[in-house]
Amino acid sequence: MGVDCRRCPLRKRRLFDEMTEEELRFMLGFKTGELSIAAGATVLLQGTSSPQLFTVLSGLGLRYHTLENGRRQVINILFPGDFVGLQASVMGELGHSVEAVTPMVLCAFQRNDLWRLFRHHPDRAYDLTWIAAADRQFLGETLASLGQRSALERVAWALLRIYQRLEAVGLGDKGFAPLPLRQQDLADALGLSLVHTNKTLAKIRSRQLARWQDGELYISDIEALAEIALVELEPLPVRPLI
Amino acid sequence: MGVDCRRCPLRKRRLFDEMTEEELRFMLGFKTGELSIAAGATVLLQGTSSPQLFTVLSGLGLRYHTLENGRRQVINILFPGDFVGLQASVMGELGHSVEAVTPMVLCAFQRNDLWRLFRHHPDRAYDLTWIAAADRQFLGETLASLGQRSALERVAWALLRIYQRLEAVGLGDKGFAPLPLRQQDLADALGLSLVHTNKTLAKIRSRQLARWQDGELYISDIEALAEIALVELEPLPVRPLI
DNA sequence: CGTCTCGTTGACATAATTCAACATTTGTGG
DNA sequence: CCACAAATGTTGAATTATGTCAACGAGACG
Repeated sequence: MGVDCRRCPLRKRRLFDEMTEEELRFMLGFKTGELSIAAGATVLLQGTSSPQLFTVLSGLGLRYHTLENGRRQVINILFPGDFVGLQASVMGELGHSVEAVTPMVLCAFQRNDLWRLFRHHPDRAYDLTWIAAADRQFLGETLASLGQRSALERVAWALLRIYQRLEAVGLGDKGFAPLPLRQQDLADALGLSLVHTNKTLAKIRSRQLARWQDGELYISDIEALAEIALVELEPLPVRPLI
Repeated sequence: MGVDCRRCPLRKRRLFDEMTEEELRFMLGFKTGELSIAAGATVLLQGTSSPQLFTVLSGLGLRYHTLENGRRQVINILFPGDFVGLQASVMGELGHSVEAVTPMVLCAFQRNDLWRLFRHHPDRAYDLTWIAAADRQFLGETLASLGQRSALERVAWALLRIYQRLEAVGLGDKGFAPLPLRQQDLADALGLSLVHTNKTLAKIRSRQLARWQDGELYISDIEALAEIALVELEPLPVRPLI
């Protein structure tokens, strides 16, 4: 049934906490399957409930909220190590959809086992809460981007954060990282029109700060980018992996 | 030391789950104090850590994120029943500040006891996670507001959600609810300028949908408001209270 | 009475959207 | 193998939503 947790390639990444032997044993039992899904396919659908929880093992996804008039807001990009579906499990109904942008592999867990986790593995439950809190923190920053940053600042911010995250899971190095999204996806994440996103990317390219072409992102001047983005340049906090 | 959990006025509100006797007993021990704070005072400061967790007992607050250039984004309004400070406790550093808009009373808990909660009260830990997930869900919707809704849609959405929440905790009735914020606060929450927020409020007022004057909000046509806001009009989900 | 803070309104500036056209690539069916 | 359609990225021009500046009124308060 796919990757054994003991051999999980993610665990070694510096983004993640070490796992104790005991935790590892528990995860082995907690993981009940693996979901491989094609690019473009929907993993979870807004308004539905799901009996499954997932951790992204590989590939990129999008979490987005759809309005009644059809417009969509990308809430965040899902990277390897991200945990998905807690809302549906805990609250019953999902407030967003999740879609694969590249082929994805996700570790699957049973919603019913979640209670077992809370009951018998308080440390893992705590980690789950940690993740939820971290997520919320990031959403707060994203909110500040949409509400207070100009288009240039927003795009700079997004490229920076995306690179940081890719790099932290071992997908990026020396400023290079694969980023197989469409400009439309980024536009929907930043609340900008496609055209304006494109022009803003062109501006960042012409200033030699970063470029993003043919699915590859290259950051050439990360300090300047961080300055435009109005963020401190510091390593991402280490987080638990579930 | 202030209100006894057994007599907590919030518990009876329809927004919240029932509590078992056993949960109640635990909460009595979990609550270690009460914080009364003046309007305008800061409860938690971005970038710091805090040994305390809080549940808002009464009053209104703002949670906001400050950018390096001083602009601020209000992340959400804190209503009675909201839980504050999980991030600081769980992650170490806080990504936002919390400020009282009116005089507030908050029930205080010890960060150290949080672990005890996870260890011995998995049901309460689960509730905590429920709250974090619900919060995230709401932030996703807020993100969609800032990213995809026009100024008119945003203001309509905000007034609607604010009223719903006030009403659900017993502060609003028949379309009326107290809302002692400044227009600037709403503007900062919606990512709009003060002037434009004001003009948009005037438009909503002239269309007889809602008005907000002298700290009182009155919704006169909630269906029309919901239509503009692009949301389904449905009751807020019942949530656990901590 | 003067000085704040807050809400209100008009005039003007500008950032971002919309519309439109075109280039490139990719896949597809004839 | 070619012709063609469907995505995606790119660019210019016109339009519009929103922001900025400025002034004023009303109330709170020392």
